[in-house]
Amino acid sequence: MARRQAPDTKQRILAVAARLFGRHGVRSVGMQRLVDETGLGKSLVYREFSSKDYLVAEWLKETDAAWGEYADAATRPHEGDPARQMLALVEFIHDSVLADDFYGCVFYNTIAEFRDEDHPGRRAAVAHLERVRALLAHYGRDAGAEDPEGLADTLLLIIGGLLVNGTAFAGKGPAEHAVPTAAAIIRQACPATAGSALG
Amino acid sequence: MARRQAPDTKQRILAVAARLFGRHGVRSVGMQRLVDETGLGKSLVYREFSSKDYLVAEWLKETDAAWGEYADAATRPHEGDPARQMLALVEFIHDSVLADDFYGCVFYNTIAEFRDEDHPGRRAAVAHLERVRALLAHYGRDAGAEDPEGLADTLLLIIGGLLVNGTAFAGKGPAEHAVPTAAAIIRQACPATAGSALG
DNA sequence: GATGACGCAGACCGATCGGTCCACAGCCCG
DNA sequence: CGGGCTGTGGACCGATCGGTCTGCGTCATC
Repeated sequence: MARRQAPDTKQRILAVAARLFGRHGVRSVGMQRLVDETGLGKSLVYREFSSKDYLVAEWLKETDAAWGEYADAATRPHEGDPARQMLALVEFIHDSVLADDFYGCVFYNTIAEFRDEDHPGRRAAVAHLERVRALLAHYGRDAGAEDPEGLADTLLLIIGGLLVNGTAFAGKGPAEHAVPTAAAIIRQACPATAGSALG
Repeated sequence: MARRQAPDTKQRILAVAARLFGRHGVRSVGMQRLVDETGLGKSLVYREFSSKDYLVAEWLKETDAAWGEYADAATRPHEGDPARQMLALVEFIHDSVLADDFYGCVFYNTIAEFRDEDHPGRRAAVAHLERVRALLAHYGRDAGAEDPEGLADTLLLIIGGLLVNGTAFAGKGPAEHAVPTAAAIIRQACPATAGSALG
């Protein structure tokens, strides 16, 4: 062994962390189990990440980055129609809720698991939510909403409800109403959505 | 000591559990700490509750019962106006989010902490959500909604979003839009709400 | 007052927690 | 080819986990 350092070590650890933390939650996965599933040694994990808390934070930051790319891909087809792009975000989240590897939103889950405001993981989770809010407000502004911030907040309400009820009810029930409800809200908030294909 | 059994033992334990689990989450509170704060011995706690998991479940069942009473009190003033009663439920939840001892909805939080479908605590939490859904659907039916189940699901969407974003954003932002949004949804779903005082 | 039964506080259990450290394996350089 | 150096897996650490069990203190009874 000891090949000279493997450059993808950090990514490997993050991939295992994503799978285990996402499926079982952070607190119920011990570092020993995580280390075992990477096939690496503990010392290596602790050299890449100073503590479990910071591993959680980096996992969430990476997930946030990946989310940004998916969100980009989901909204790109509707370039130039910001009202439709907002709805595309909700649709994209709805799709992820229906995926069979969905075990709850990692950001909301982490906030539920770590109550200390200063926890690095919780901070990263809150930062993600603020990013989503800013993105929605941006689209809302472009769509000519009278109150883009308020529209973003209202859509975040829907999105949060979609994610947490999606877990509790296994995708049935409340989750099914998220997209239509969001469409109605967007339609009502943006005076000039006549040209938008909001369904 | 050993007075001959104190009859309020169970309630005392549940009160401590409610405070600690509600504030810090279940997994981060050890039984030792809980026992210490009751002032009782461990054996007594384990005689009243067979395990931590079942203590969690009973705590949630009791919280569900208390919630039912609060909900009753919140809706009673609007007896005979079911549309307004639905909104009163949302208002009541919104108020609880703003309370300074709000640290997130214990039901959604517990679902986030325990992923195993068979966990007694998770079961109790899901049962509570289903109860809320049924209550909303009941009011929706009385209010003459065309699709009371769908209306209940949509309102649960709002309520879930209100609760989880209330935690993440400390009551600011999304939470502020829950009541108006719910009012609009109720108004639109119930054809004959002309007589209701939905604000 | 002595005695038996009961109820309970807390010592104790093995397992596991997050985190540290050591001993060895493989590489590079002389 | 040998000696140091580096990177690493896994043994190990004290603390704490959920849960058990025992020894003592306090009653009711005679």
